[in-house]
Amino acid sequence: MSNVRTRFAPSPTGFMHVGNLRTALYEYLVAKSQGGDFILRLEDTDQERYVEGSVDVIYRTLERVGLKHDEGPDIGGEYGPYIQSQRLDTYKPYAEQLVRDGKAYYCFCTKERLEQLHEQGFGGYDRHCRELPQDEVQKLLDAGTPYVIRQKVPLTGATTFKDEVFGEITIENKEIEDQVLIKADGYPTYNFANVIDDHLMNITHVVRGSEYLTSTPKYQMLYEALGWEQPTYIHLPLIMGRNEDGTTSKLAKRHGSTSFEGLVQDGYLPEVITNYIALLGWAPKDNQEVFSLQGLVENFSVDRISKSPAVFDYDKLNWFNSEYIKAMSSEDFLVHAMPCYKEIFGDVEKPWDVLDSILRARLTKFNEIPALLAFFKELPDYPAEFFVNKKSKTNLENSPKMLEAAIEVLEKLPDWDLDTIHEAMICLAQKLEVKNGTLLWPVRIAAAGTLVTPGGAMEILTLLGRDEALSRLRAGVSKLV
RNA sequence: GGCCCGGUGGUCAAGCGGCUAAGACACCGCCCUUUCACGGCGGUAACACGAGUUCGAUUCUCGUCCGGGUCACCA
Repeated sequence: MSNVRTRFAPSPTGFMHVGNLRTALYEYLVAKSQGGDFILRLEDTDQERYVEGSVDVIYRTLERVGLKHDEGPDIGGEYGPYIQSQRLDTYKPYAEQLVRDGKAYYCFCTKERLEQLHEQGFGGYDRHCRELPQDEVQKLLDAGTPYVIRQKVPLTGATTFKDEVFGEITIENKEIEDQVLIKADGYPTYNFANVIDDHLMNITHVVRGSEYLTSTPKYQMLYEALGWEQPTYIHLPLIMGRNEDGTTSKLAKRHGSTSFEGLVQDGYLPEVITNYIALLGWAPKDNQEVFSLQGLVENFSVDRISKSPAVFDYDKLNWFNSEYIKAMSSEDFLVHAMPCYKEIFGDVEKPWDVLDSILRARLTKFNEIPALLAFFKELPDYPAEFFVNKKSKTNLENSPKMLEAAIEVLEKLPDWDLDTIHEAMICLAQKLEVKNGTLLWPVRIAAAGTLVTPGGAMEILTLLGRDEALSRLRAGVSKLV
């Protein structure tokens, strides 16, 4: 069995779109699930669209999600260079060879003429230069007339190719236009460079989004014209976004954060993003949903890739993120939460384990922490009515009594930690012969000044520290008497 | 519009001729509970439609409808 080789071939034109990332992921999985190699190649043949820094984005993103490539611009390999702008000389000879073989031709049409065709409603190119006499071509060439090289596509017949997920697809040749292979600036077009490089780099499986499905016959023809063996095609279903009018379309910026960096910025963990997008268009045999990258490698199989498009669902992504947070080690949790803690507590040390215990279960994203803990920083101005709670059986009359009783006990506590406070409060409730809630509701309200809090009264007291806690409880009493 | 592809609950999806049509997210209810959450239990909700093939179609074929993709000297 020949070694499986896949490639991720992004263009450095900006951020890493999740659709691209998903393609990279599947390319990686196709290779690694079969012990193959995953290659990174930069397709930068469009000078105008090049964006400064986007190459770094690509490296950083791949590294961050663990898609380690076996060959690439940064680490080399036996099929380099892996940047198309550095292999410019390799493409044109192939195009010229095709011209000699009668499979391609020089086209001298100006952009203006092409635009005019377009305005006249002519779909595509009218093949004006396809049958120019040899001597005229030579004359124009000698005169230095700008030209492109176009592929000579058969006028009749049909082209069929096999895709691993979509099956056999046939397209009439008359639907295919004489595409440009070499641009006027001498650069190859994406389609052409792609074919040449995939062949030269021994790529065995071409994995890409299904938006390329209809252009695959062009590739097929190029391979045939060059006398090369076809790679295996694996087209992936598109990732869609929900539009305002209820329709869906290819996931784009207007649908929300759609770049890897954007999602990370929004608070999603890198491994959550890959886990989720792995399931957009692929499902394992069983119902497993939480996968490490290694787990995906072990379970992946091409025949379980879906044909129909998948809508990107932020609700599900949120769920994944909260699941990952819940499963995190306390060390990792602390590392992720620390920036937020600093925002609230400054450099003051707090019992981090207590914070962990009250936050972990209710976090979807770490960036929610500051808002959840805001009341620690400053006691909100709250109305006395907050003390009234039917279920806890608290009201304006018994609340101050509860607070005073709590203050009395708390003042005398030898230590100020969760266990001590917990024991003292439970004990006090028993002594007062009230249910825990009757004592703890007013305490929590006075300590936090807000109806909803992460953690209960005792955790909040603990985190507040003795002085601040007592001061807030007294303020609560004075609000009621 | 031409061409190509797709169509199981709101979303992701199992299913691959015979099932009361899984599961997850979201939503709703109950329980647990010092608030909210977590957790547990339960619930609402789907095979686009019409013909065939077949003893029998969500599964196969065709048509209709709907949705999406693609039609560059961009990738």
